[in-house]
Amino acid sequence: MTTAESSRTLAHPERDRIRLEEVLHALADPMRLRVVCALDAGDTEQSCTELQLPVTKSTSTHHFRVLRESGVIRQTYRGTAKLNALRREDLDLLFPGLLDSVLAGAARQGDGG
Amino acid sequence: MTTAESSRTLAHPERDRIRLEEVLHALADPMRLRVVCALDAGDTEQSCTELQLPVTKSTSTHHFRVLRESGVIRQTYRGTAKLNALRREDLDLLFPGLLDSVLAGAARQGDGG
DNA sequence: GGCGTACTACGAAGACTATCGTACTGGCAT
DNA sequence: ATGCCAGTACGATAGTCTTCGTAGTACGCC
Repeated sequence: MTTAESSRTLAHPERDRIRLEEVLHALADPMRLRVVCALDAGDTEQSCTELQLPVTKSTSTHHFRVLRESGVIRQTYRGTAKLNALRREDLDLLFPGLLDSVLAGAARQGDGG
Repeated sequence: MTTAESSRTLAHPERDRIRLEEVLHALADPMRLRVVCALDAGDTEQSCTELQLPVTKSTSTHHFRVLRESGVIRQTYRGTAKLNALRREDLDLLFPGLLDSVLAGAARQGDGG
């Protein structure tokens, strides 16, 4: 059966309010960079547990929150799960080439996961 | 008279040892982002005082050190002054497009100084 | 040599960060 | 209803970061 989207909503910054410094800070953490790479590599939205971070659940929650509040990812509830997606369109519009160069650099370094 | 380069040397990371996370972290600070923008805008190498940061000298030293140790800038002594230059060639080779997108994003936001 | 300038070193205060554990909530399935 | 699963909230802790002030070093100039 198709699980409907929950009524719970999460605060996301508008595109205009996404700040470069916050995006860079969000991407500067190895754990979060890993998440971003995984989200880019996967073809569909991925839940938090699906990403298999080597930290506890609460730490995981913290990192996803930082990514969401900085405008890097968009999170939506579906049932008990929370799906994560890169805000690629917004980021590409605001900072053309940034995400691609970061992803390429991470892959080059072997941060892909 | 032409002031010769000092014998004092400063530790810079080799190109291969420049880490993406450290570069992103270095660029994520507003003060350092401002320095990077100013270095990009100026046509010649600029000394620390020339950049007129709104912080004390010791804080300024700290930020320049972070930028140097992360591989973002190259510093050379000349007399009592220390000249700063972007390591554009190294960065462009390692992370193509990263510096340009960050500089463009900063200019867009008005972080130029 | 003596002075001024440019930057550094060191220590300290305050804020922030990453991480964890425990207790909790919301939703699905039985 | 009961239980389970995914994620949250809160508090604690240990580490890092930004900032400052003061004292010190290196260099050029008089």
